[in-house]
Amino acid sequence: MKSAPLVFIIGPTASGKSDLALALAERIDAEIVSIDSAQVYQGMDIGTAKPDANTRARIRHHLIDLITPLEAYSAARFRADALSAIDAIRARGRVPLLVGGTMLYVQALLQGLSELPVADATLRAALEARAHREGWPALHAELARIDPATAARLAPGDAQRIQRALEVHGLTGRTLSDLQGRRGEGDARLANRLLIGLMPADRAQLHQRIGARFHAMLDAGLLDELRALRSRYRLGAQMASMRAVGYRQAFAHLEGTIDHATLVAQGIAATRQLAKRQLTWMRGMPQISAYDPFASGAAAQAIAAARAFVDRAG
RNA sequence: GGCCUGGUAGCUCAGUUGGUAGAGCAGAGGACUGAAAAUCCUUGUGUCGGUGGUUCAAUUCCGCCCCAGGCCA
Repeated sequence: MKSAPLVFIIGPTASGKSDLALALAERIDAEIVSIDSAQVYQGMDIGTAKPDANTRARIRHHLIDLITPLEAYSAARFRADALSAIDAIRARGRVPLLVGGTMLYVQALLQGLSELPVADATLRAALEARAHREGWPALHAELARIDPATAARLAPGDAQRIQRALEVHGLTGRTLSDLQGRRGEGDARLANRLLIGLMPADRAQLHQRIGARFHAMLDAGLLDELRALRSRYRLGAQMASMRAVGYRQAFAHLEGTIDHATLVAQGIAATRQLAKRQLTWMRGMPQISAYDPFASGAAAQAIAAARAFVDRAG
């Protein structure tokens, strides 16, 4: 018994995921589920290249504008939200089309997550304070006593993961390596899937697009958008929303930390580095159907493959 | 035209009391389980502007030339 089909389009930033997704969505009667950790923020439209109102009126989109920039989202929440969006789309007789570049979320969906406690702001703040006094290597040393296996795979400077491992232990009394031992499974609802990956062969061309797009975002009013957000919310540089590529640099510029030229240079560089990390994830993913978005005819091929896949399954 | 200061890794620069050189950034590769557009790890051979000279040896000292700034004419 084969489950209903669903299609993924994943790729690095600026690789043309959205255009391909829209073209495909109209041909297979799909609704789009965004796999994007930044598009979940309300009001952060320009810098996240969020689909505009027209586009969203044409094709229904999910998992966009879920929270304010003061809040935090998570891979686990994404997994739950995505699964329920998939159910809802299927109930309408449509095909779920999952599109985005947050590869941890893709991973969380396809491979599942272990049973772990949710983040605890109080405990995190306490660990943060300790790290401020003693340094992360000291907390890494402590982790080595509690959970040698996890400490061994983490670098002494990997603040975020050391903090998480200590948090999990503090919350449950059990080690992260113990709890992670058994990973959840990919959901049966996702079994019949096509994973389209946009992987540019020519990095220079991707870099060129990234640079052009960042300039276009500034021209479109990225700084004004952030000014408005800052007057509406008490935003801090340490918040997850303000660590997003582009917003982080724009925030620093509005704070007066960096000049405009530096904002441009660092914003573009950060975007390129993001794309690189996304590609690293993708290289390690099994069963990915790779297309070079800059090769002529690639989009048409991908669409044809997706249509054939959906027809066969349906 | 004269004087001064520079010309070293893609960029910004450090350095070698003469034994062919190193940081930051960028770039590249990798890791990745409730912050992930995050967090972290690894990775630096480049006619040391050109050309003559001194020297066992010159990127380093000397001469000339070229280039970029600045000052004076």
